[in-house]
Amino acid sequence: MSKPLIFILDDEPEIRSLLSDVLQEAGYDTQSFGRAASFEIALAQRTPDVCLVDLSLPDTDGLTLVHRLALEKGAVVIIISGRAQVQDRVTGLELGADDYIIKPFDPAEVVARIRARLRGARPAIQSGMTARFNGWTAHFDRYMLEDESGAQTPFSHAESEVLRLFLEAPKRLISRAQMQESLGATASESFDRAMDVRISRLRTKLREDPKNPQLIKTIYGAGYIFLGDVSWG
Amino acid sequence: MSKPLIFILDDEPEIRSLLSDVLQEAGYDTQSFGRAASFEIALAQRTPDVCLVDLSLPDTDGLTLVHRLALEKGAVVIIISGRAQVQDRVTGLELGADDYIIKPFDPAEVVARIRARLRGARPAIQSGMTARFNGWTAHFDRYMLEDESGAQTPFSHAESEVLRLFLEAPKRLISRAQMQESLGATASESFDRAMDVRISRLRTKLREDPKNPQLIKTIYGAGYIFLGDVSWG
DNA sequence: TCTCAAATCTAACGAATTGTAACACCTGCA
DNA sequence: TGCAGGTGTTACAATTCGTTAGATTTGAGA
Repeated sequence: MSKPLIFILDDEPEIRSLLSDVLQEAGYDTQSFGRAASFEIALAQRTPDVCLVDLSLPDTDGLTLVHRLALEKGAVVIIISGRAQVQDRVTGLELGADDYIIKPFDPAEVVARIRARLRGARPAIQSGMTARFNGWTAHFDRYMLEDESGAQTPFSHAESEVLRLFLEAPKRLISRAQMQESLGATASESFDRAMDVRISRLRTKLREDPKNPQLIKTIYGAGYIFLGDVSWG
Repeated sequence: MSKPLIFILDDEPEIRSLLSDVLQEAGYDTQSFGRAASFEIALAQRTPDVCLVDLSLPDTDGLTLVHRLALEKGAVVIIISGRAQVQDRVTGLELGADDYIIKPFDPAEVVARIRARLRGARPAIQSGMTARFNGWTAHFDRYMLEDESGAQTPFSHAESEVLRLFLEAPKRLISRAQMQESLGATASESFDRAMDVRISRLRTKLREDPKNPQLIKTIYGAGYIFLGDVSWG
């Protein structure tokens, strides 16, 4: 469970294997399905980080599937479809898809779009290199964490990457896959552990109670949520 | 909260006014710029939620601009470009753009894609989401259950799912099927048992008398009913 | 009422996930 | 060269949560 997992649902075998090859090349784990039935069975067991879905399926209405996926699972959903009409794209996106790619597609673009999605659309943050949250002030330009009392603690670059990710998306679930993507992960097999360690070190500097962290919450099997009230500037 | 703010940067006046009209129609505030210089000045003052950027600008290298925007501001960046080569799209996305739309574009699709991007920014946890019932206070933002006396008991994510389900539908029968549906719908054969266990653990934390539960009632053969007097806030 | 099968409860186990201390390997610098 | 701090890796501890299995409860029918 270290690389982001991508489910591919398409009835054309050539497309499946093409996508599968390209994505594995790009450092993702993939699992392919030819029909919605088997796709859903697999979904019940694991939640992928991204779903690539073809709409023209023999055994289900693709749009309904996309809607459910986006709503219930929270996975990133990308539609890959031969239907090129603007109306198709609009309804697909309205129903919850995060992107819509038209066949024939270029594999490189698919990879690029997946990366962009995993990186995550960040909410707009104020310009400036400092953020305030729950009594702390993080100075990213100086790599300094400031106490309510003004006491300073330095933090390293690796720690700043994690902290920035949290502060840019407070109160949102951040999956490990997203972190890996955002932190320029080298897709190393054991990067999961490295991330744990980064977070652990960050927690120490934020003086979190190990038994009961207030700011960085772990969601078992899903990721982390940063619970601070953040303001940039 | 006011309307999301969108900055439009394009050197063609017709495109600017077209986008501007459509987006205002769709409920956004917009601000248009014909050249990068004025765009950057405005950026220094306000941070938009979304930037629509044309890459073929007279006075700046668009890609550099996008890179800076994405990196420093964290705004959602959507490139609108006449350059249709796959390579252009890939590098644009790699540099931090969140989407890449090719000219000529359909206004409806632009709106749909903006919506899709902004949708992802919703918080997973509302700040201060708490519910009171029968002397207890459930803090879903902190995963904490609070006693009348103020004593705190943490609860896990899995437990929070069940508890939230109950608190959102108090005094109503909740069938096991409904639960399964709401709790990730892993139609696993033995998921029934897993749910029992979750409820059992929840009961323990709520200090229910096993012989005579006051809050979570089992309806043999039908489901459960939560009997608390719930008030959210 | 009594009996029994189905439904439910829960203690205990174990697989998967996460936390973190300790170590190793860098890099930059005096 | 030696030192200091940063960072990934390893190894092991702790936690979460589904599963199992046996006990207990329920309600329909005898």
